[in-house]
Amino acid sequence: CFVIFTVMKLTRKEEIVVVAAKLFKEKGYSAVSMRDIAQQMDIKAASLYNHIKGKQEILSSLVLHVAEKFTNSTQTITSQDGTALQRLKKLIEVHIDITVHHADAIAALNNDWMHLDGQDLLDFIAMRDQYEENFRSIIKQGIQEQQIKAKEPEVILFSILSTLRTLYLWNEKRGKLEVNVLKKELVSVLISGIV
Amino acid sequence: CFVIFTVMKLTRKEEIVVVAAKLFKEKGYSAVSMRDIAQQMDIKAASLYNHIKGKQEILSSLVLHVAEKFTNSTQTITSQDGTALQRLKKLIEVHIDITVHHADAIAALNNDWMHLDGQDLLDFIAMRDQYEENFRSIIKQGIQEQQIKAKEPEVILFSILSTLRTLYLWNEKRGKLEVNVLKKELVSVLISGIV
DNA sequence: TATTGTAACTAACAATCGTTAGTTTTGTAA
DNA sequence: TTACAAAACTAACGATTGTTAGTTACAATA
Repeated sequence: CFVIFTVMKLTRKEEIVVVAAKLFKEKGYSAVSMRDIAQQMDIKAASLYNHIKGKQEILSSLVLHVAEKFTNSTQTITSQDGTALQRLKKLIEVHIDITVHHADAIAALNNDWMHLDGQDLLDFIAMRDQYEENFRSIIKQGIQEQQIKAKEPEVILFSILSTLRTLYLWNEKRGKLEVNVLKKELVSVLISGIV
Repeated sequence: CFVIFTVMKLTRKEEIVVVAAKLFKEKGYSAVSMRDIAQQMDIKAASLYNHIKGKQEILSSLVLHVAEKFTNSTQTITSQDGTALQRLKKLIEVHIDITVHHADAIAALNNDWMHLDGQDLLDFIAMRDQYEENFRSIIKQGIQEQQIKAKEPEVILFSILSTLRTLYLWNEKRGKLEVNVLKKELVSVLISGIV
């Protein structure tokens, strides 16, 4: 992304999705009406339909797009060289990167995915499962290589994923803490513990 | 609670809250209608109002009750004797205990607290802040006592709280894993890390 | 200038929302 | 058996929901 250097010209549809994401993050998908979204864009609700098919399309654009990012990243890293521990660290760092750049979309991914319907819902669940399975296999491999303690793999998986998935909430408070510092500290805490 | 030994006789209101909690967990507060709750209890929506004032009361009963539990527990432990690290471990264990026994209510506490209104919302935020502050002070104390690494305290706080707050989701999958084993493993992972 | 496509608008639709009023059923105590 | 209270019911209310139809304002192009 060249976001830093050039302010991207968003299509009207993308504008709607961005605005909706912010509202979804605050109140959840179900509590945000099309009129809420329209008001935030200074237009009437009916006008939204010149650009999108419906409310569901906003949600699926939002969620599936970032879900693909996660799944593709983990897929790439999982099939790379290096020790399991190195790949686990890389996985965490990439997750932080994506989160910092898509905080609002991740809120919807975490909290509103169940309101997807039909094929979108099935696609999401498939991606989510694959994502988790990639994480799980790296952890198990790390245990086998004796780089990771022989704890219950599911507990390790759960602990790391929970932290990463909730990161979008803390990203606001992050404030002064720079991304690279956050990466370093968080990797250290998750891998080496706090004592 | 004597739940294990005697099946508590719930009031009709408590039944409603329990049923609603399960639905809120699946779809979120806003997406669950009074008619949904009624149907799940095999009565009509209007009949609910013989026992509760309205939908808001269900939410606040659910959320404030368990929020008090958390805040009281952390308050008690924070003001106990022992090293900071011992109290931190105790804090984690108590959190796990509450979560295992109130998984559905915690879902609402995590995801639907913003739909509280008026004084209920203010009360919740006050309890939440106090809860976090108790956690924070123990961590800072641990760093001062040099039992905890001198990492960014907010990162440590965030990492532990994220894991504990999301535990309600994994409690289902926990399956065979016994509570005491979970406690031991999770404390170990959160405190000592995984390498 | 005439045409065309984009994107806004007004007005309204059927469905569903939380909730209320008034009535009937049901179980228990006198 | 009668009396009463608890808890269910039917019916409906005004408000809000996502969405559609038809129309208008405006800018770029031919």
